[in-house]
Parts: sequence; structure tokens; C-alpha cells
Amino acid sequence: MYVSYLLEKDAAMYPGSMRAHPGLQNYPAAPQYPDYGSYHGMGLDHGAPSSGSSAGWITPYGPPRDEWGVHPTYSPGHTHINPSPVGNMAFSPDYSPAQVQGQPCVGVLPAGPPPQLSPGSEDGHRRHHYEWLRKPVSQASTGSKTRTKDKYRVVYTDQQRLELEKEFHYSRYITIRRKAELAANLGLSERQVKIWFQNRRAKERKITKKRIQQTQTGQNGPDTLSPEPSITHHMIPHATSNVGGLPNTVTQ
DNA sequence: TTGTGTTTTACGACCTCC
DNA sequence: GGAGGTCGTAAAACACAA
Repeated sequence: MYVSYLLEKDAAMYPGSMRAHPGLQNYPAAPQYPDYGSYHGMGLDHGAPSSGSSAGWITPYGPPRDEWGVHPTYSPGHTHINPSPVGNMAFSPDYSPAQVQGQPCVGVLPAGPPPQLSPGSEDGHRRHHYEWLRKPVSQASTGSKTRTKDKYRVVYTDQQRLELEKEFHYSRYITIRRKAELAANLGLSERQVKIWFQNRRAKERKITKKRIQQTQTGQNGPDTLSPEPSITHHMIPHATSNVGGLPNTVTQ
């Protein structure tokens, strides 16, 4: 189950940075996520009925906010529901190798709010890196914008983050095509998606670094290290990825 | 309620590749 | 030169303890 995986995972990620991989042309996409296949192939299994598992979900997000600087989106009240037909995450046919049974990979969310993951459970009281997954949509940020001076940042909605996380777990480097699709489907700009992936990779590196340090110091706490996946990623066909190219050269 | 630490967006600088 | 990578950092958002 993906969500539980998210909750349990602690990113045993690739060691080193991109610069440590000069020969990145054959960078294996997310080899540490053997369950990508299940994720993309089966969609999200939240344990919910998921009657509409292939029906997707209508994006509650606003229109793409491309180029904040020039876009008048910051004007108050400039919020409306995106009536885009891609709101239900219909993807191009060529983004399908990892799909199984014709189900789309991303956006396959069960109808209704995200599952409540044992809010009263043993760790429900403790802060969690994926706390946002626990919160019902109604409590999620709606992407309201705040601005101080010339700086601002929006808080992505739970579903936006969930979809981004899902995509990230499929591949840490998003293709141009997927970036465009995801941006359109989530009501984000491609720039936002790109930056989100950059930040997410940075987070992963940070976690990995921390974990390595803990390992070296013998601090293997119960929730610090999880076993590495026993299945290697090469067993799973990758849909879009970086075939023979650097992450920045992926143009599919 | 407030202080503090952490996480999340966003950006700039710099680098590599095409 | 453009696109996208990492790295470092700013600041908002958030969680939690006191």
C-alpha cells in the first residue's frame, strides 16, 4: 500500500549527488523503489473501496499559475476552480508502460477524502514527515497565497503533494512530458513542478545523509532505518525515463 | 500563547549537457 | 544560450513543548 509505504519509508536513497554521477546518462530511475510497479500498476490502494479507481478525481485546484511574476493571479479573489478536462488525470497514451489494466498511474485516488491513517494510533500524536497525508482534504491548505515583501510561497494542497510524491516515487526525475501533464493536472506551473522535484531530491539527499551518519554512529533507532527493498528497480519497466539521457535532457 | 525547531516553497548562483 | 541539475539560503507554514 502506497500510503503506508510513504508513512514508513525513510528514503534509503541514492548516495551522493548528481555530481557524483557524471555518467548519469544511464541513471537508473529510482532503483530503490521496487514497488513502483505496484504503485503505477495498481494505483493507490488505500484500502478504500476505490470504486472509481480509474475514474480519477476532479482537481480542485485553480488554473496553472505559470510565471507568477507576470501573472495577475496574486490579485485577491483570483481563484476559481479549474474546469480543465484534464482534471481527472487523463494521460497521454504513451505514458503507459507501467500501467496495468489500463489504469492511469497518477490521479488514481479513491473517491472521497484521503484515508485517515489512524489518527489516534500510537504515532498519531507525534509529528510525522507525512502528516499531510493524514489530514483530511477539508483541513488541507487550499493553496492560499501569502506574501511578505517580495517573497511568497504557497502551500500545496494535500492532493497536489500526494500526486507529486507519487510521481517522485515513480521516478525522481520527471520528464518534460510528465511535468507538463502533472502541472496541468495539479494546477501548478511547470516551474513549480520542476522546483518541487528539485526540492524533493534535496530532501531525499538530506535524509540519506542523515541516515548514513546514523548508521556510522550505530544509531539504528527503530524508526530511523528501514530495510532496503529486496527487489531492485531494474525489474520494473520504466515508463518515461531518462532513456539514454541526463535528467535535463529528457524530452519525451 | 509563545518560543523554538523543522519542513516546505521559492529563488539565485553556479555547473553540465546538448 | 537554454534547460535543468545541485547547493545554499530565505521565509512562510507548521508542530510541539513549555
